Amino acid sequence: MSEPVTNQAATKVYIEIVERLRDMIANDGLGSGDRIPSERELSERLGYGRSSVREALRALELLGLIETRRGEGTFIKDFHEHRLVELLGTFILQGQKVRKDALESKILIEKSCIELLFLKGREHLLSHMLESENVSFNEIMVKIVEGTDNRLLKKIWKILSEYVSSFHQDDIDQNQIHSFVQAIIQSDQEAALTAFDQLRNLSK
Amino acid sequence: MSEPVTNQAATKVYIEIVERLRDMIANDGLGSGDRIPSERELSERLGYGRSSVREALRALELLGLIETRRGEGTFIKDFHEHRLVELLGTFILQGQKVRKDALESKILIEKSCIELLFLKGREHLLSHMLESENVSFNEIMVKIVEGTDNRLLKKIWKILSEYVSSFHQDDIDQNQIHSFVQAIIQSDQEAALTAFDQLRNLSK
DNA sequence: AATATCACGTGGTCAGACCACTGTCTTAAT
DNA sequence: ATTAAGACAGTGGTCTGACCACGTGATATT
Repeated sequence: MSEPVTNQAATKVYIEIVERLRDMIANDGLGSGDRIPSERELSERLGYGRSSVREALRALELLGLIETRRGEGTFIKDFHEHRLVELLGTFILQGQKVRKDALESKILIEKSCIELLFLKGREHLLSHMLESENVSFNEIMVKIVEGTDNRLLKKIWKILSEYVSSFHQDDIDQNQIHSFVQAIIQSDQEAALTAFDQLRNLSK
Repeated sequence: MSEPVTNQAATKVYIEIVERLRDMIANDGLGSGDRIPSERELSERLGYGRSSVREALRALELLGLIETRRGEGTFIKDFHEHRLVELLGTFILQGQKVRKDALESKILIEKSCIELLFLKGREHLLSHMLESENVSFNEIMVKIVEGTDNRLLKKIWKILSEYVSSFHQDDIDQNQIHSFVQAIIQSDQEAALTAFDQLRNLSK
C-alpha cells in the first residue's frame, strides 16, 4: 500500500509561479519599470512549462501588476496603478443593492475623511484652494481626501467614487457647499460636519 | 501598398475572453455556484484556442471570481469572497506607513458604521447580544458592522480587520467597552460615539 | 439490491510549432 | 566614413495535440 503519491499538487503550478515571482521581485528589489525574465527563461529556471508560466503572468497582468510588450518583454508596473477598480466594478458591483451600498459607503468615508482632516489639524492646507470660486464639490472632496494623508483611504474613496459616478450624479445646492467651505476655512469642525450632513441628507 | 493589415489585435485574446465571460454571466443571469461551460467547449464556442481560454480563466480564478474543480468543472464563486485584497496585500501592502493607514482606516470605518447603525435605527437589533457578558470588543464590532446592512462596508471592514490583526492587537479598557455598550443599549448615539472616540483615542 | 468496474468528461500540464513585433548587428550603397 | 537596407535573434501571442489525474455516472458483476 505504499502511497501511490499521486501528484496531488496541493497548489497548482501557476499559483506556485505567482508566488515565486513575488519572492523574486521582493528579493531582487525589483520595482516599477524593471524587466523580469522572459517567459521561456522563467519556464526553464522554475522548471515548469511555458504555458503555466503564461497563466501566472496573464493573471498578474489582468491585475495591472505587470505589463507586457510584444517583442520587448515583461515589466513591473507601479503597484499603485493596479486595476482593482475596473475589475471589481465589472464583475462584482452589479445589483441595485450594491449600488446603494457603494453610494452610502462613499459618503460615510467622505465624512470620516473630514473628521480625520480636522483630527490631524490639516484643514488649513485647503484654505487657499477653497477660496477660489470655480471649484466643484467633487474637487473639494478630492482635496479633503488627499489632505488626510492616508493613501489607503484615498484609494478606497477613489474606487468608490469612480464606480458611483457611473450611475449617480451629485446634485448639491450651492449654498450648502458654501456653508461647508466656510466652516472648513474657519477651522470649525462641528459646523463642517453639520453642513456635510445636510448636504448629504444624513441628518435625522 | 494596400495595408498589410497586420493582425494587431488591439485587445489580446485572453482579455477578449474575460469580457465575453462577463457578458455571458450577466446575460444568462449566472450566479454563485453555477457552472460555466468547460474549457474545451468555450474554446469551440468562442473560436479561440484552449490555452487562451485557460489564461482568462486562470486570471479570474486568481481573483477568486471563479473556482475550478478538477474532474468536475468551473464554477462561479460568491463575488463577496473575491481575493483581490489578499493579493494586492501580498504585493503592495508592505511599508510601515501602509500599516498605520490601514489601522486608521479601519477605526474610521468602524465609527462610520456606528453612525450608520443609528441613522438606520437598527441599534436595537444588537441589544440582546450586547447584554450577555462574554463578548469581546471585536465581536461587538462585527455585529455593528453587520447591523449596518451594507455588505460593501462590511467587506471593506473585514479586509482591513484581517490585515490589521496581522500586526496589531487591540488593548481596550473593559470599562470603556462597558460605557460604549450601555450607550448602544440605551440608543444614545451621541454617548456611543463619544465612548468610541475615547476607546480609540480619537478625542482631541 | 448492493457493489465493483470502466468509459467519459473535465481540469492540469507540457512540448512544439508558427506568427508578429522589436532591437541590434551586418552588410551594401552612398 | 556615413548611412540605409536587410538579416537575425529574442520576445510575447496563439494554437494544436498530447498526456495525466480526478470525479461521475452508467454498466456489469455479485
